[in-house]
Amino acid sequence: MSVQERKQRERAERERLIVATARELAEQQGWDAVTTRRLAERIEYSQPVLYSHFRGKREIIGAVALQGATEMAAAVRAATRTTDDPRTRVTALAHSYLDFAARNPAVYDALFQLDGGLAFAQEETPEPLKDAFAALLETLGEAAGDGVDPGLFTEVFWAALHGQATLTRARRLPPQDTERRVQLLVDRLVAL
Amino acid sequence: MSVQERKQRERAERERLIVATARELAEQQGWDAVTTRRLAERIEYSQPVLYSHFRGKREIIGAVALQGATEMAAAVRAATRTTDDPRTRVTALAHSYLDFAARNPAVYDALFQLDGGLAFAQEETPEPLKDAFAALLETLGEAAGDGVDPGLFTEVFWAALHGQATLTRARRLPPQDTERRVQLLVDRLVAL
DNA sequence: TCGATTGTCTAGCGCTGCTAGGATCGAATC
DNA sequence: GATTCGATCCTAGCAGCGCTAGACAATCGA
Repeated sequence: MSVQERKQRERAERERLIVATARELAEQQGWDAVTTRRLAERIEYSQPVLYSHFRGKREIIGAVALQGATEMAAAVRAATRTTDDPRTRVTALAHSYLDFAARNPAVYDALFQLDGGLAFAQEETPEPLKDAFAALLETLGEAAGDGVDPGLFTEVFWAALHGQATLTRARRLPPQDTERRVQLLVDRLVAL
Repeated sequence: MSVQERKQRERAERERLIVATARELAEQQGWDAVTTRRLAERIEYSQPVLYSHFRGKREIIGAVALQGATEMAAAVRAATRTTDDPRTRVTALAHSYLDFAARNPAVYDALFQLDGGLAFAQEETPEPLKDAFAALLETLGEAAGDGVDPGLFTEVFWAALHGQATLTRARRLPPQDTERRVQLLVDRLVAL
């Protein structure tokens, strides 16, 4: 049995290597540079090996997205744990979210821009994605105000952050006013 | 002279045809389906002809984006012209914006997701893009409230709409609650 | 009518994601 | 210890991509 186990371990290890390498390459040179050939070369295996782990490039993107969702949830929770005041917590959440998006653009794209073949906002949505939304909900739900569905409020706030994150990175918004934009957003959206 | 003029006319006409065909194809089957080969076939010219009008695919996307910006500005202005009440105007703007994004997904992508080689939020930004932002500013500026920079407020509101538009279309947000989300956004963001 | 210019096409380059089929290697069996 | 057999991996190749060089034909000015 131990031989099979070793093989399984090695296989799992190689899969981690593929995902980590894809992510690294994407962060360094963008997702366009993540071709199956380059990826195969970097992990020092031939191209078809990738297809024994993933159905295709799309699934590799999806794997990076799941990894990113877990990290983002952790980042948001860590940032909001430092205080009890709802407004301060929301501000911290907003900053940590935009910070994550800015620091991990490729991962952020895998999560919310690219097609990773993942289901969102559904029953069959993978756990890490659900949990990332839950992390937002934990803090934003408190700020919804009376008579407003916490889930709906979270969606609105999240979308507002997402818009700022993507438009800033796509150079559609000037980057220097981020702080003021976040402040305005929090001031207005958080229930008094 | 009239021969040259005719040729110029025909050339301009063909350029319009290229842009219109690219847009049509993108709306029908997505931008991935807009390949230079397919596009050339549809306009009944060979592939290199495209490159005598545009530097490459990117510039074609940019041309579609500019066309879209003009239309979007017109749509927003038309929607906000019907009333004088600031809050009602903002609601109308939000709906017309999201409606445009939903009805012209490929054009919206060309504008705000894809790389069309256009400059944004800069001096050399093409006029249609500046004017589209101006159209938003005309209505949203009124709702900024005292002491808040109208431009900044417009950016925040626009980003919030953009987030909802893209996340909804990327199936990250459930589509059915759009109306409630818009209402919540307007209620909170518009200065009292 | 002739040479130059302009316009268009065919053919091809290097790249992409993906896969079929053969070689190799290691584990299990005799 | 030799042999079979299955898993594993690679080479080679497909169709399609954006883009371009060079040949060719049509049109223009002299």
